[in-house]
Amino acid sequence: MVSKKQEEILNYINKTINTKGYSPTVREICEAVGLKSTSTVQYHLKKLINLGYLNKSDNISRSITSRTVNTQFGIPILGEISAGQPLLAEENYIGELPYFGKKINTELIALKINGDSMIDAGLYNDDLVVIDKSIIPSDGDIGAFLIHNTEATVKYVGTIADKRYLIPANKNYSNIEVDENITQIGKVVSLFRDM
Amino acid sequence: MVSKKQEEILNYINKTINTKGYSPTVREICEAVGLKSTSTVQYHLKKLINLGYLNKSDNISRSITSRTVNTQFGIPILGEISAGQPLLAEENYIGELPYFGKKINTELIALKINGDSMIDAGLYNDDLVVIDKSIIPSDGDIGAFLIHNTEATVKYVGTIADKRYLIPANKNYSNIEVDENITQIGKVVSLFRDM
DNA sequence: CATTTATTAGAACATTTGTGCTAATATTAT
DNA sequence: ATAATATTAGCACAAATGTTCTAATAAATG
Repeated sequence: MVSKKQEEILNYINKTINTKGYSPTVREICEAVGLKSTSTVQYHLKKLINLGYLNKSDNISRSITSRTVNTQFGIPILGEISAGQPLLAEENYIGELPYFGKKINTELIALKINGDSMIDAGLYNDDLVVIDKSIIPSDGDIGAFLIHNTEATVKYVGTIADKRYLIPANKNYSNIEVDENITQIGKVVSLFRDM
Repeated sequence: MVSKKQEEILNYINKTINTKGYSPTVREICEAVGLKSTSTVQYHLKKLINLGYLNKSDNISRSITSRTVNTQFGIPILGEISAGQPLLAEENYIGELPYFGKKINTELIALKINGDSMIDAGLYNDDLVVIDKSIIPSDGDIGAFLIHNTEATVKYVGTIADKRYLIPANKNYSNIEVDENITQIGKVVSLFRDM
């Protein structure tokens, strides 16, 4: 799908944005990847944009932005989940976690840990956990779940006697059997704590 | 030091970089902040650059980068501290933590937690803690210290009977009295964990 | 082999954009 | 008030830059 030349162009754009802080011009790309015509670069740029790797504003210099380089973006932080609302509805949204990484192929949301049910796993009250919705948590992973479509919770996932459970990391809490009231959100991939 | 107009310009630049992903042109700034001459903007830009708020490449369009907007930069991750070497020497450097925030007035380094001496504070083995060298940890804070100039450690700071101690968050470890062998690095300001 | 499709080049054009210079007008300090 | 400093405007120029059109060449396909 992406030709050798296009990959080269992509890499050069990413490198430039990373090191200089702004995107290269068509002519700079031209020279960097060994092409002799700006229109050839335009040709490749158009392709890369269509494939979703790049963005660009018309007639605006150095306006290429990359979705494959580590870039800043905000992960929506969800607070109280409102019943019936889709997860990312306004009602649930309490802020944005400034994040830094690749954008393509990830569906990230953040939840603020509420309570101490996972304290023995080092997840503290008010910690922010980042959840990748595109990863299904396996046994032993920490996953995020929606209970009765109204309450989000973060727990270990495990199988006991052929049944799946949400397992807290705190002896004061009990395992929760996974049934039709529990919807899976995704896997907890990282943790952020401000002190 | 920074005039009203300059602050307005700074904010507009930051906003533009954040929302569009690239910096505005002199003329765009001109219009946005209600000035009628591009040279006036140049005048203010020069000041903001001299004050360290902005960077810019000569004769290159949209090349303004901001040091006051949340931007990407790498925090050096220090591993084993080599005796005698300055903290940030090559020898100690094991990588970079991609970070996202304001650059001005911060001196950040990252340490990888080694061991479980702070486990009851939720700092786990292999967690990365970010340390702000410009903040002196107070009692109750978690600070980073250098012991005998060769080993970095992260502990609570506390005063017991008028003496200062480094206090682990794990009953299997003992307090360490602060003496001339212990150098202060800074305050632990945030924590990252990848799962 | 004939026919698409992908890639490249060249050149010309219209804007966009940074810069420099001069002068006018506020604002502040002496 | 007078002088120094800060801020603004206007204009013109040169360079940087995105775009478009046509045509040539290479690669892939049936």
